[in-house]
Amino acid sequence: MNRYNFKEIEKKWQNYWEDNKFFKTQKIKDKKKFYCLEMFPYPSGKIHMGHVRNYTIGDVLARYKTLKGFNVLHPMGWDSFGMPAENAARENNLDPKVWTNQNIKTMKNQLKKLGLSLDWDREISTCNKDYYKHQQNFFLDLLEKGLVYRKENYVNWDPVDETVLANEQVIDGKGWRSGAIVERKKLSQWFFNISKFSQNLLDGLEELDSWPNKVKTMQKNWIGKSFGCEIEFEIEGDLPIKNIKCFTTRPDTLFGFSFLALSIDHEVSNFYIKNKEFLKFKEECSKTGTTEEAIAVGDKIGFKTNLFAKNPLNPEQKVPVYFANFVLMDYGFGAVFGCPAHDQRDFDFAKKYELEINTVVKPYEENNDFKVSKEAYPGPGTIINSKFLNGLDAPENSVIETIKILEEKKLGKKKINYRLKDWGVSRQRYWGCPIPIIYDEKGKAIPVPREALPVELPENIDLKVKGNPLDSQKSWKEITINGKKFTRETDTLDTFVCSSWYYLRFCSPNEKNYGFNKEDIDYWMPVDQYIGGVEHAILHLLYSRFFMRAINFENQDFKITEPFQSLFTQGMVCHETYKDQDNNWLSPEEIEKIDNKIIKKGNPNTIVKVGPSESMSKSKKNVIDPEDIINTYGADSVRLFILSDSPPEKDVQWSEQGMASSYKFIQKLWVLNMLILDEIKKNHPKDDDSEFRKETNLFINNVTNNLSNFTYNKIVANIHEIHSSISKLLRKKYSSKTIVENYKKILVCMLPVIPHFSNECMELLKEKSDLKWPDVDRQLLIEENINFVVQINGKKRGLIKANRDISEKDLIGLIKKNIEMNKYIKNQEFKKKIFVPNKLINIII
RNA sequence: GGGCGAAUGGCGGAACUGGUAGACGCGCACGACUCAAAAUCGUGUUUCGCAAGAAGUGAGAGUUCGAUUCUCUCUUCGCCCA
Repeated sequence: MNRYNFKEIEKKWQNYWEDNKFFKTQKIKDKKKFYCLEMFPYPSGKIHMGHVRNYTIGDVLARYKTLKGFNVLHPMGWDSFGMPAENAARENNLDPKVWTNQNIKTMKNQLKKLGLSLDWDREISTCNKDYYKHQQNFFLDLLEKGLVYRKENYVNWDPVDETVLANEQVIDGKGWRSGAIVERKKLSQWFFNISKFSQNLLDGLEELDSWPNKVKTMQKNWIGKSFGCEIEFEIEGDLPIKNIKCFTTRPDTLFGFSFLALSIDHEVSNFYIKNKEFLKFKEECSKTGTTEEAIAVGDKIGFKTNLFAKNPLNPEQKVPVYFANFVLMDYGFGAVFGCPAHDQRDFDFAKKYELEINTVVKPYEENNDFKVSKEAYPGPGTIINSKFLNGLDAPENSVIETIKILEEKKLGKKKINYRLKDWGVSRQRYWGCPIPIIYDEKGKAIPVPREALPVELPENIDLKVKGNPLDSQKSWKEITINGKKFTRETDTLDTFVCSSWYYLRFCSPNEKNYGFNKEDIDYWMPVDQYIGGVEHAILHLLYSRFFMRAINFENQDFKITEPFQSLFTQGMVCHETYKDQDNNWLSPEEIEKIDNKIIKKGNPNTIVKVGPSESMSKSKKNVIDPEDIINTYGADSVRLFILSDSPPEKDVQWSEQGMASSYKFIQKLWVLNMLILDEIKKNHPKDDDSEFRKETNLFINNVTNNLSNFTYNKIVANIHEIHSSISKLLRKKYSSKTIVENYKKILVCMLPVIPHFSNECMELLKEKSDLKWPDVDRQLLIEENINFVVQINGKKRGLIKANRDISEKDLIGLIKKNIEMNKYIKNQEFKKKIFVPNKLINIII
């Protein structure tokens, strides 16, 4: 018997699909659509196991929905702008475009080898001018709608490389490449006004029933709505400042007020720009970095001004005003009032500068003389030492009451604050979408006329220059229109902009005039199922949700606001890690196992330390190359394995043995297939096919349920089960009609997971055409004979077979007749009986 | 520090709405085939016990006839935010 030759057969079907444009999608208005989308990859060079998992999961769904009769859109593209291309190009003296397109070619071939049901005619690449042209157009749309603006903002500046660094490029306060201490620098940048939609984005989460709660919670926290109060503090001192505005969520602790803290970027700092000590302090602050985390972890330091702030509820009280490193200009008004007793940051600060610590909230179980001493008490309780606020429940009642009082006295007003900041989209990089803006000689920003789009990225530029390569590209940067000189905006757009509308482009990939065609959007959108890594839970998904709202803003182009109907976040692919004696990472190829000992290949005396299974990464050398694996075992085996070991939303551990066993299992299925073909030829006469039909029906039911629950790991188990039960059934010799009828259904159910294999078997069965997902026969699922669980005093004592719908009385009769079980009962009286029809009986003695 | 989630054999993991714990796979053991090995096939595999039986889902309590599932407290781990 021939072994299953995956190399030949997989190639055969992949060619068949490609030649016949088998997965080409068309808009068919009277057919129900299903838009299945996986997050498109960054073309980094080769596909990795994470891609294999992501795209296999999506492919199983897409193929299933097609078999269910949906008109399925299942596209793929490339998130092809971004820093890695620029870095790789600089290192290898290449053009980023060349590098990127090479990678795309390689990866596309690799994806094809996986046998994915993708419509490659809709392929898009974001670095292509046919794509970014529309993005520039959208930018101008948003600019017209007032959703884009320019403002000064701080960035991480590397003084050696003269470049702006992303937060993740700052490691311990130093530039990742140069090692120079990163500075804070103010630059004029473009922003998308995402915060305008804060409440709307928050409300929209309520509709997203098919999103993981985890992701919704993360977005909710990111938007960070807080309810509080805006308070105006009266200021006294030697500067012409009358008052300072603060935002606080805890106005009820105003009687615990002991200092006012300002961000170093607060407008008051303008009075100190010549003060040497202040400048020194500012420099000190810049060392702690700009992230919220760095500030929280770092030392709390302050700079005392000569100003004093009056407590609005207690005007006799005047407290010092400080600049402090832990106050962010982005939050509220860049000013907070310090209440050390009930906020740990304020407490640390007060201790350091020996400020008063006045307790104004006591825990419920404490007395009125409760005093905060070792650490702040931020918890709930009763207000004390606060005159007219005393006795209120904190924080719920006390906050509302205090705001009411402040509003009455015109000292403050209720305010809702969001943590979500506007989206800074300017990047000082070459390899991105150019921002379609030019500046006149006075520096006034002017939109590039629409007919002049796209603003194309110049080619053949020198990447080795310091700073932004576009900035030094004079021939591109400087232009003359009607004799007037202009300069181009040299910043490019954040690549998150490219990925926040690509799902729309897939609906109309060839539309020339605009990013999409409204009719296509109305038909295909929203994405019915979006699948990707949880690492994009916040930014990418939030930006996409914003983008839909932004392009729909004021014109209501389409009916829907949420781009992704359902979201599925898959887990990572992990592998054991290995290190040698000197703690150098070893790759799986560098080790071998001999006599239960793991050694370095060819060195029997070495010891290899086996570390925990961690997500595959080049730095830990625990990566497995999908292409090698596909070449060795075939796409179907890989698909089967990547789905088999863990539920898709959890991390999966790559195991060589598991992979090999999936391969062997395909061979076993092939052996069974050959056996089946033989049996069909024999065409045994057999009338009673009920058992065969029942097994098949159960399998269809299980697979269908597991498909809709995303428990794809259990589908693999189902396939193992059906393999084993069919193998046993065949000993009973069935007619060819019975075998063909049932086996055909089984093959269709296996098709989403192992498409090449199933199609090949189907063809051998001469049943290639008319593939339809089989229906479940509900009647057939009902068992006539049931194994009742018999419990005595809640303890399982055995099983007893009885007819369906047997009465409690009859069942007890059966138990009494059964010697094994009757010994537990004897002639004792029953205190109680619990009877669950068709399931169980519990007898209490 | 806060939020969310998880914990089940040697391992990955099953168990639908509270009703047979350990499906399926890996590993392991034994057997068949073989001069032998690999491959393949078969059988077994939660623990203790020869057995009858008992214990058992991170720990402890609770609700219940019955808890992996529900409630509370704790421990550990993971993720996100700080």
